[in-house]
Amino acid sequence: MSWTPERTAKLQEMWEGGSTASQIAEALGEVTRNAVIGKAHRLGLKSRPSPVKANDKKAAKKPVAAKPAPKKAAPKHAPKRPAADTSVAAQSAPPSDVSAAQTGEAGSDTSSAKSAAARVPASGSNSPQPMPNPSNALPKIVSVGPGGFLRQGPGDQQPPIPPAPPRRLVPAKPSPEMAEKTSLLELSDKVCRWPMGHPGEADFHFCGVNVNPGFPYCVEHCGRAYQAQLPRGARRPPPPLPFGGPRVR
DNA sequence: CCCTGATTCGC
DNA sequence: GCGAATCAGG
Repeated sequence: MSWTPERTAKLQEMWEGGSTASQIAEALGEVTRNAVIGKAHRLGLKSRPSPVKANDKKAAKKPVAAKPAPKKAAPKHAPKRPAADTSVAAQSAPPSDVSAAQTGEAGSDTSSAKSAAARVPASGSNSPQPMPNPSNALPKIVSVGPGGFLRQGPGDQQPPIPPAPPRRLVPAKPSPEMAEKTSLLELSDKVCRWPMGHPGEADFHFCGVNVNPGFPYCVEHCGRAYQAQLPRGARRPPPPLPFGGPRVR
């Protein structure tokens, strides 16, 4: 696997977000921790609370790199790597699985609001957003779900990829605009668990609207989660992705 | 031991 | 440019 722009971007994002090289490597898949670190350095993004660098005397530290004295003069690269672990990265999970995917970490407080600063405040989680629905010529199949939600046909939804992609959650960064967003810890059986945004991002949160009784989502998102099935042959191809894939806001 | 990032250097 | 091997601190 090579470093595509997408993978590089994700690496950089996660690196700056405080994820460890191991986490990034696992998230990206098919790369080792070393590869991630190496790439990060080549990208110029280095340095970050590093355990090995806690020792800091301003500039006195003589970099170990200065080992012209070949203490081990012949570290000939011996390709001896079993490379045992071939763990395939997690696949896209249903929204309800988001909680499971992010119980992992809650430690470092790296308040980096710089990247998030330029973001446009997400639209209110409630209030029916007037999504431009391309009234298609195809017969629209709509049925009414148990809670009164309208089942959507395949390809009828706005973002083709609503459920959160596999990502690691970075500690929520407290910010004014996050005050009213429903965080993971605020989830309950009473509120909609539909993820808004992507885990790990500054403004990631959950819908939080009252649920459609008996469902994990509100009525609106039930319509997204439970879709009507088009008859065979009448299937529409999925709507084209904007660009770059799963990143719709 | 485990983990981490940093660095080197053959490819 | 890539990444395994290695180093070094926590």
